[in-house]
Amino acid sequence: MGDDQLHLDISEYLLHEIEEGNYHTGDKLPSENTLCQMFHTNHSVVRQAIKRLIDTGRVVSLQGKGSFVTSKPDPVPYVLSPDTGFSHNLKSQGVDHMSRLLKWKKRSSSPEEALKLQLSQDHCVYDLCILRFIDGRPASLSNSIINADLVPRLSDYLSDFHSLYQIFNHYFHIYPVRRQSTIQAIIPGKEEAKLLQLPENVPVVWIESLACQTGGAPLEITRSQTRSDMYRYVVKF
Amino acid sequence: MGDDQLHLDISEYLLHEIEEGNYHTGDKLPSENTLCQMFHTNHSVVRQAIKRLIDTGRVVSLQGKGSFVTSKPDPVPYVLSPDTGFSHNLKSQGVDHMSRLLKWKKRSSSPEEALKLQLSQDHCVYDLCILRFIDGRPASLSNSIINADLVPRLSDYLSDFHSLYQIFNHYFHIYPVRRQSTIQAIIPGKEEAKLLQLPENVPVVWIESLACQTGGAPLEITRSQTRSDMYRYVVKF
DNA sequence: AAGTGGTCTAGACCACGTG
DNA sequence: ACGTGGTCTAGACCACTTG
Repeated sequence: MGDDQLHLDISEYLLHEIEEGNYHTGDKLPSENTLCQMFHTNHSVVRQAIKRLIDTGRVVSLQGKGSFVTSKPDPVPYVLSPDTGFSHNLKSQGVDHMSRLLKWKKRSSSPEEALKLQLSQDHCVYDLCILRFIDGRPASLSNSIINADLVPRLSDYLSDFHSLYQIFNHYFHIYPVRRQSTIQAIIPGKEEAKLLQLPENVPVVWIESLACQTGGAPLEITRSQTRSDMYRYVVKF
Repeated sequence: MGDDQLHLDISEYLLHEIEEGNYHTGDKLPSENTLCQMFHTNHSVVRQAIKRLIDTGRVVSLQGKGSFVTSKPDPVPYVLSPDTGFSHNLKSQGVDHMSRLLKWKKRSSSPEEALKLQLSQDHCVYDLCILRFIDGRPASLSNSIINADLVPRLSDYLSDFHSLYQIFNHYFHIYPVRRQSTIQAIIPGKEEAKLLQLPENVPVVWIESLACQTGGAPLEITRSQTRSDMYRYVVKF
């Protein structure tokens, strides 16, 4: 087969079998012991091979049960557009979604945040961490930094949190406009991966967006990490 | 420290040291043997820890030399906009860029391609694989599927390839317009990783775009995989 | 109890870079 | 020759699921 790299041979073999249709969605792959025998090697190498399939999202391993071919992900399209909030975007598609406010604090801005929000140094901001779910499964983790002047006593409205933009609209009559988004692919940190219920080293889409008031004043920086098997970002021109 | 998971403790320790500034860009991390002694463990566990730092792009390992803290990546912004070709986007920034045509063929379209390009089944398309460089380093790998009717005898112009859009403009007077892009984060395949000179399991941004003629006729599907440490996709509204 | 995946141990051997 | 990272071997022990 290829190069040397036994573990890659094994993962390519399994990948090939999956794509040929010899293993279908939900099927159990050969057990690690079986693969050890098939390739005349040991646990570690086989695990390294399966690890790669897990990282690529093709396989999920369940302790005590086995490793299984994942269903082809059917990520929900999320349209990046100027007037896009999370709930708004999904409501129109009839997707079962939910947001949970993990924590929040009021603090003074970092230099970088002050620059992006056009604030003076050490200006007061709200800092919210929000975990969003689709069909009850965690899909996206985001961190919003909001100019506190524009949403006075925001904290009063956080107790029964459902949607950030709903609060903006309802209590402050603010309809944020997305101005810019920057997109990268990253491996989430340890804590983030846990919250997103992702195995180690599975990548996510990282987006930093700047939203402004209708008038133009910078309102909010959002940094989100999103599972690519749950969301598909779409930009239309 | 945390949870159990010794290898995560080690990678978090190193990450912490890097972020505290105890190791700067280009500094050599303790050798694997040293880390084994520091954490009273062995090669494999230490390697698993370092593997994670490599996947996150914070560290690069060089055989025979050591593992080193990478320079904070300063990815070139790439603006996703309707009138965006690769060269055009970078020329304006004075970035040293280059494209290499890896291979091409003329073939009949897949059902999915036919649908997206609004072609009849088994319509003829060009299929190009292009590797793009920034400062001489591979940054993005893309696969273009082009409606062959709109660029007759395209192959005549591929011998001295510099830029696809330059060929469109110069020989066909076509000025493609980007209509839609879909964005995900993936782990590249074995071959793709090699071409991008990425270690195993480092994620890339995957984008599928549809470009049309000025008139509106679908022209080209592009599927690209891009290193996040080289490019930063930006969408402006 | 037996089978499965998950982590770790201990060590061999190789390829590469430096002195 | 030696230290470094890279791959693989062989096995222990654990946690979990199933019969």
